[in-house]
Amino acid sequence: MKLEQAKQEFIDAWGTFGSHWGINRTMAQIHALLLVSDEPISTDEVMEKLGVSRGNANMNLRALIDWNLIERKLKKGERMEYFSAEKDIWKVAVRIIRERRKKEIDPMRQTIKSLMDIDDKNEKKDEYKQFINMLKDIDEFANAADKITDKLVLSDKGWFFISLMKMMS
Amino acid sequence: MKLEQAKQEFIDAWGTFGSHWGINRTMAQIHALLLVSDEPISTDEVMEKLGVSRGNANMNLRALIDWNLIERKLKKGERMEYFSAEKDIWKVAVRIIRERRKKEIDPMRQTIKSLMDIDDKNEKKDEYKQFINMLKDIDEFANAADKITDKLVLSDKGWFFISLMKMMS
DNA sequence: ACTTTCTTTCATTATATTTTGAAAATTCAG
DNA sequence: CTGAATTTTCAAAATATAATGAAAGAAAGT
Repeated sequence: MKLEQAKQEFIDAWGTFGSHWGINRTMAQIHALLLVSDEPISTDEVMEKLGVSRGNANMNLRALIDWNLIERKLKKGERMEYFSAEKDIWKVAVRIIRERRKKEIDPMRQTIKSLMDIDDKNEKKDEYKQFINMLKDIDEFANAADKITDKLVLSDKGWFFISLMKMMS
Repeated sequence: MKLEQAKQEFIDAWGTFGSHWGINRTMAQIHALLLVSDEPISTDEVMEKLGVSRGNANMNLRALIDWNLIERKLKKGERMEYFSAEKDIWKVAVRIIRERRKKEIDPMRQTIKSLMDIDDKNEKKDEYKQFINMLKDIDEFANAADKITDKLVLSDKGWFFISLMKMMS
């Protein structure tokens, strides 16, 4: 396989994975394109290389900036905006995990918490206990997931792998 | 809040979370309904309580069985099938994580691996090296994720939490 | 202030996913 | 084997999500 071909396949594959991660196909493809590009890239180049519309390119570039996965780069003497991706995969992963936690774990914990406020003296004890215990277990698990991602988000790569080793031993 | 109301909200909330986890709304709602039900439930009851069609109920019950989150229960003397959910939240989480790994991590690792087979002597060394290094980093991270979920899947709850504490210390 | 260049917005269109429901298949009893 | 009960399938309809592109908005030079 040739390098350029491999890069193209990487872009396609990253797009497909993205959709399994709550990231839409185009957003993930733009991200991949920037990951494999040495030089910063303009909106027009994104449109051309991926065959998407200006609106689509713009919206997803903006979303990638919100996720802190890419940043604007200005070239002196030019008005057009260019974009480049964070290349450190550890940082990339951490940032994706952080965004996913926002969407997946945080709202769940909040809802579970509010549901535990049951004030119903007439209910049968067993049914009540069982339900509350389930909510507690869910919260306990979510809490553990939170702690792990916190550790991940706050630590640097080397540190995390050491911790992982410790855990595995 | 009354218990029944809380259960209903739990079902709705679980449905919403599900969609952030690659589980469709109805599948997650059926799962939640079974989680909060003491007695096994039939397809007809699912249809009635959630207001969904027979086809939908059937397909998602089947999917939940595939995920090993619910199981068929036969009542003696009856032909109709009933279903009940695994109630241990630890097991539930482990099974969901296992399925998600199948969809999210495994295919990625396979693709990344195949892309590393670049055979192109004419390419500039730097560009080539940079791309291969990125693929390696992705694979390294995916490998760590794999190891963690393996540990999770194979361990029991108490064990995992002890390991977690060790890691956090 | 005018013009050009580039960016952003958003109503419309297109695509992808989920749901429906009736028909087909299966299962079991007599 | 026949018929009733139940489950499964799947083409068509409904819904949800993403993409388009033209128009509006901003920014910068003249």
